[in-house]
Amino acid sequence: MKLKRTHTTDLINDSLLGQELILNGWLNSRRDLGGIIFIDLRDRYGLVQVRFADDLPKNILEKAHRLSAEDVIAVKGTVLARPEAAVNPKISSGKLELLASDLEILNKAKTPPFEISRRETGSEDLRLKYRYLDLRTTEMKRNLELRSKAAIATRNFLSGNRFMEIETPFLMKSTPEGARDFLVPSRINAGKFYALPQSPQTYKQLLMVSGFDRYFQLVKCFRDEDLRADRQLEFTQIDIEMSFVDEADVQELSEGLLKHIVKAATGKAMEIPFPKLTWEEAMEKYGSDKPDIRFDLPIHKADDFAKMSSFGVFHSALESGNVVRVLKVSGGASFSRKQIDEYTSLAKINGAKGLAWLKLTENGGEGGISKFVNDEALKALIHQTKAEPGDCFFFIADEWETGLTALGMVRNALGKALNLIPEDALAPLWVTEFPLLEFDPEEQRYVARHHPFTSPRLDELERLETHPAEVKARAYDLVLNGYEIAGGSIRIFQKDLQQRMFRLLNIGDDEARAKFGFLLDAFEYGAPPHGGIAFGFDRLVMILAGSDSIRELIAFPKTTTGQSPMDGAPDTVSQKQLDELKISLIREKAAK
RNA sequence: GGAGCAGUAGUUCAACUGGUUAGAGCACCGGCCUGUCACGCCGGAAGUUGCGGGUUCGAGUCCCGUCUGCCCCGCCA
Repeated sequence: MKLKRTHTTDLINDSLLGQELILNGWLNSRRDLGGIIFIDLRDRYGLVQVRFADDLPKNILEKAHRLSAEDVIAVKGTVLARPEAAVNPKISSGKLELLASDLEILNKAKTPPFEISRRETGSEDLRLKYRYLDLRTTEMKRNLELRSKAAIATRNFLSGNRFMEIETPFLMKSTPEGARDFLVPSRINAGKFYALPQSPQTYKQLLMVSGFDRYFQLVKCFRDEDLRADRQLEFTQIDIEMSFVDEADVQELSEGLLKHIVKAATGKAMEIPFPKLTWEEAMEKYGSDKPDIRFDLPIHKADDFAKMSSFGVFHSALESGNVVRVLKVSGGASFSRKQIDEYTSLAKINGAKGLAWLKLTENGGEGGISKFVNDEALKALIHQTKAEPGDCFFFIADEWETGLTALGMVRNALGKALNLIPEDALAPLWVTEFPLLEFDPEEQRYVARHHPFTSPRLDELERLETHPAEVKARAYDLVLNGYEIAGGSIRIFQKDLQQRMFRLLNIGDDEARAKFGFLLDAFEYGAPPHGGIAFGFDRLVMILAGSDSIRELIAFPKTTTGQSPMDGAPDTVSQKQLDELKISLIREKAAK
């Protein structure tokens, strides 16, 4: 190329007036008026309008006429002020333009399948197939820039707080518990497999044993589970571990980190410390272990009300030890039957047996279960929830966690539908005192709610075997706008306690030794007390970008079936590759 | 594993209750145009209605299967 760039578009400003310079970039758009041609040249940094006047040499004008979208070009020209009437306030260089003196077409482009300057002209499906074009859009550039800023802010903050960034292996041993592993066959050790890490959990604990008392890593994690708008097969964590700390230390550090990232990436200020709720409080008040506290709309206890009513469902629920809870929806009396049905079905999808309702009018209760509710009961409910005519009530009568979870989902849907969520708000909170264990009815055993290395609360240690379901963990989640963006815990660092934990999880001593022997051994050589946290980095930047899909913050994401429409992954491999790995495929057809 | 929605021109969408030659915007191609910036005006080309099967005189439309995309439940220590 003979016209090598001297400037990027963001540098074009008044100080360059009259100066001749060269820009390289893509043809964003062309407006050919016949005797005069305008083009917008785009590079990573922005747009600049270039004008081709009719006194240019013929060969240059012909080239300019021939330009089409996304051609890669080099333009030499002089920076001029635009006439007053021709100023474009929509772009930052809108008061200026480049009067072209030379043009080089570095590479012609085919017509793109969608317009780069108007991203909505392509569906997500199409944009993923041509992701390298999608990444040219302002939206994706902005998202990846925000992500980059957040990553750099993370490193700056943690490095400034004496954390060391240490890499851990991607090829590791498959371990039980948790998500399904991605397996990688070992050629050199035929028949054996590595697993990709679900997180560097054990490695970072071993680094604590090694004495690296403040470790972090921006690290890819892999989980072979079904995808969602906020979940990918591979995702990035800010993984942090610290020695000689308790919960407060990790939380304080995390608050500082989040505040720093938010400031660097968005310019917004965050107030610290963040509010805290115990898991039980969060469930009771918001029906979620990751409540969205950007809006009010609390859940109320309605057991007493249920007793006063004559609604059979409520009474039988209470008799079998279940609970009755209610949401008061301001203005909800205007809901149509169809709308109410939709909330009912939402509650059912999320496990509730149903959703009882009742509208409050000037004349008292109406519709739904109103005929089972006497004046006295209604009055008490109105008093308790500060309800007014025009409101409506949604009730669940169910097992505590199931019912509250379902009502929490209804609450979230209402928050959205009623526009209760302030835009641009950032509402963080800590959720603490999670139960250590959770009974898995499928496997008929307890599983760790967080992970098996999480320390139980020390004042409950003696109840570990006798009342395992009631013991709380030294775990904490950081929630932002209804998303879990980080989770961590103070870890077990003593061999005995770790072995007790494995036994509780029905992992036999032999299995524990086979799977986690290296960790148990390490604990015998002077393991310091330690704890940490891991941030879901993609999810965090998704929230900061105001997006509701994690794919918007990942350069090359997978679709919900785990495929990459661009490169066609996953794909079959050659027989030769399989032979080398000593792998033979089972034919699926016979199954059906 | 389950539920819902969608798949029609390069693209974004339309096409009534099954009925004429499947339409429109944008993009594209050709022409005109000296201050446009979603430039404008005139003209043109453009279709395996995701794929396979079925019902019917007749299927984009109905039925069955299948694939893909999105959203959700399960799952995600």
